[in-house]
Amino acid sequence: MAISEGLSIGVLAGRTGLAVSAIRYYEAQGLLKPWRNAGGQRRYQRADIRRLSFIMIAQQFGLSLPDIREVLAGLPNNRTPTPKDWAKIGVSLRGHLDARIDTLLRLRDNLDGCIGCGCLSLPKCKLYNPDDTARAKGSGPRYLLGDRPEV
Amino acid sequence: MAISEGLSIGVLAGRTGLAVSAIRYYEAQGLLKPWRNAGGQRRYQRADIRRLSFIMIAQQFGLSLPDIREVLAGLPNNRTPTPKDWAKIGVSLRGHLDARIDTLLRLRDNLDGCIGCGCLSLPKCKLYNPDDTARAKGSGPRYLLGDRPEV
DNA sequence: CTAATTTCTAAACCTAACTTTAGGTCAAGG
DNA sequence: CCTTGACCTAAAGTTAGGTTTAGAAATTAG
Repeated sequence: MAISEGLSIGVLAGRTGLAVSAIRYYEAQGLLKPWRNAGGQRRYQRADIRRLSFIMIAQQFGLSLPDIREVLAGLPNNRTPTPKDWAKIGVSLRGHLDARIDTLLRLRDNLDGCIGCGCLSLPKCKLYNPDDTARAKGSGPRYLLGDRPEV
Repeated sequence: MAISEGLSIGVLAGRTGLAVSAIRYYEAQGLLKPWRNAGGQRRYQRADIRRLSFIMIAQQFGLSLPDIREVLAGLPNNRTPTPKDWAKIGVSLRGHLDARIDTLLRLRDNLDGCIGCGCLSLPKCKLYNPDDTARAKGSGPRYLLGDRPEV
C-alpha cells in the first residue's frame, strides 16, 4: 500500500491501540474525516494518528467528545497540522486541566475542614458543587443540602 | 409523623435535594437499607440524611457507587454513626481525592513537556494513562500508543 | 368518609461512549 | 480463480447512574 493511498482503518487501529469500532464512532461524532477509496473503504492520513492520540489524551483530562471536537476545530483544515499547531491546542487543553485541578484542590480544602468536625453538613462546610463540570451535567436537579438541626 | 416512625422517602428527598427515584436507586445499589412500615413504605433514620450527603460528596470526588458502598462499609452497622465515625471515612475519602489530584498534576507536567515540543508522541512524552481509574475502566483495550517514526 | 397525595413495583427510557452482531462487499495471496 | 481476511452499514447491546411511566395501594388532609 503506497503512502499516497493513505492508511486503512485497521492499520490506524494498530498504530493507536484503538478499536476499529471506536475510530468509526469518532468519525460519526465528527472528530475525523477520512476519505474513501474506489471500493468505499475509509482511508486516513498519517496525521490522523496524532489526531487520535490527542483525542485519547483529552479524554483522560475529562473532556467529552463534543468538547474535543471543538478543541480540534482550532487546527487548520486546509493543510496538515504542524507541531506548532498542536502546541497551540495543547495550551487550550492545559486550560481545561488547570480548571479541574483547581476544583479538586478546593474540594480537598473543604473536606479537610469537614474531617475536623465530622459534620458533613454541606451548607455549613461549603462542600457543595464548585462547578465540577464533569459531575454537574446530566442528572437533573441536585442542589446539595445537608443536615438541618431539627426534624 | 412521630420521630420513632422514621422519615418517608419524600421527606428524605426534600432534606437532601435528591430525587425520590435516586434514593430508591441507591438502595438498589446497596448504599442504604431502610426498613418498611406496616403498609410497605420505606422508612429512614435521620442518620440517612448524612449518609446521602456523603454519597453526593463522594460522587463529586469521582467515586463510583460501588466505590462509595465500600467506603460506607467502614461505618458501624449496629449503631448510629457518630461524628467520629464520619471523620474516619472522611479520611478514606481524602485518600481517593489525593490520588486523583496527583494523577492530574502528573498529567499536567507531562502535557507541559508536550506543549513544548508539539509532538504528542505518547510513549516519548509518557503521557499515557497513569491509572486514572475514572477513565481507565469500562472501554476495552486502550493502551495508548502514539506516532511511530516510520510508515 | 372521601379526595388528593405519596408511595409502591416493574419495566422502559435516557445519555455517553463504545462494542457486538448480522449480512454483505472488497482486497490480497496462492 | 478462489479463498481468506479486512471492511462496510445498520441496528442492537452494554455500563453507569439515573428518570419516567403505568397502574395499584397506602397515607394524609379536609
